[in-house]
Amino acid sequence: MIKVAIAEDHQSLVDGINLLLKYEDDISLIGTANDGEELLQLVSKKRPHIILMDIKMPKIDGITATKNILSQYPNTKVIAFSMFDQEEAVQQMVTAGAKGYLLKNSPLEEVLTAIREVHSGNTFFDKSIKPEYVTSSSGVSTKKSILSKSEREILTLIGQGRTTSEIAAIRFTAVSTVEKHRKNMIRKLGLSGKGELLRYALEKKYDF
Amino acid sequence: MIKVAIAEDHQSLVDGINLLLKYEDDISLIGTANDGEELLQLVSKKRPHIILMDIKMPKIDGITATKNILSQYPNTKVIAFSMFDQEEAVQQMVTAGAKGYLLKNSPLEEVLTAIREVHSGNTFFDKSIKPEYVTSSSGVSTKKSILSKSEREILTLIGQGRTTSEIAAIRFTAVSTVEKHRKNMIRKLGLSGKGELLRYALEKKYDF
DNA sequence: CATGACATACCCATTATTGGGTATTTTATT
DNA sequence: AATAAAATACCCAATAATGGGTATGTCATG
Repeated sequence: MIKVAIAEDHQSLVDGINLLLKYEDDISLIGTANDGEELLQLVSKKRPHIILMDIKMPKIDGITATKNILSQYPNTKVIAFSMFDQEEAVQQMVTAGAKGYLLKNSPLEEVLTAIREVHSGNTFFDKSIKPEYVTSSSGVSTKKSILSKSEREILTLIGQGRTTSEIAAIRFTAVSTVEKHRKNMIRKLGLSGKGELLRYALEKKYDF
Repeated sequence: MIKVAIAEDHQSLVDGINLLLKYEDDISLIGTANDGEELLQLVSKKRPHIILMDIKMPKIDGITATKNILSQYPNTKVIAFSMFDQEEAVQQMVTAGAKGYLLKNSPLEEVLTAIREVHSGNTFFDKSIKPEYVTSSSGVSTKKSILSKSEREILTLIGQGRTTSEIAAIRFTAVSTVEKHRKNMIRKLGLSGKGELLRYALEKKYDF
């Protein structure tokens, strides 16, 4: 019997998956959580074999939750369940230790296949996930992003609508430094001007 | 027998609802669509009584689709099914003619209640929808937003990361005009500076 | 038809941001 | 320890945006 837990903030979807799993007799849904915090408690109480993990969740996001859980219970298998197929999202979940990645656009039956595949030691990624996104061979961080740490940090703040001076204040650095990072990013990414950088930041942000 | 159609880009959720409706014998799911265009075709072929309508969908968003459908088939009843409980989203759907509004965070059983209530001529709004959001008494536009038409248009573009000069080009107006509208919005809304205006635009945007 | 709200467009001085540099210090990686 | 990469911070001239005006034509409503 495969013990499964679901972490997903949309209760309607949880209920749908519940209806699906109810009729499978090798799979038992041992609990559900609507946010990351609930999930951590659920896991330590019920020790599921498999966790279906949404990325965007209140309180603790799916990536952080995955890291936490796997550091305590390394045998747990996490399957990401997300609406985003962006490279960053896939990569970060895989780096965090996820063994599979499902998309909400795909048919629900895929959940069954994924649970069984992952439980038997394999991985399972939705067909529309480009294989090159899954670089990190389950655990070790491999691919370095084009952007540096500070640059990514600033990009995130840009995506939140912060101005250069606000960012400088938040990071306790000079305005000129933030400007420098902006300019470097614009060059690195082949963009032209703040408009494109902002749109890039907004796209990349698969808001947790 | 209540004929129901679903428009929702997350197939997994559609499948879940399907599992739920399968066992209700007064309700029959006559078709599903993953985007607004599919939905329009589906409606003209199958003439559902009730449509469960996601707001955020590819090609044609739920608000536009609702308006289109109701102008052709005024007896159709639309129930919004969204992850957003923001005032604007509710208001626009109600103005477009929706008879109910469900949230994806709520239990799936609510879908059954909503379908039956709306089919019998009532309205159905999720408990967490503040009643004051549902001003427009099903059809007539009541509440005037603080912002004018051009201002809302420009705010949307700002939320997409467009710069003032890009917006001027898109709207075929002078840069100074767009600047004027920006300044007026900043004043009207009691904001200070472009950063706050951008964040306001990003918040308001429950991205279709 | 007058009034008010809106959209359009400009003026001005000030500030923010760009795009091009250079330079110094920290932090990895060899 | 040597090198490379990243982060810090500044210079400059040019452009974009702000915050404060004024002005004109349109459109709707009373």
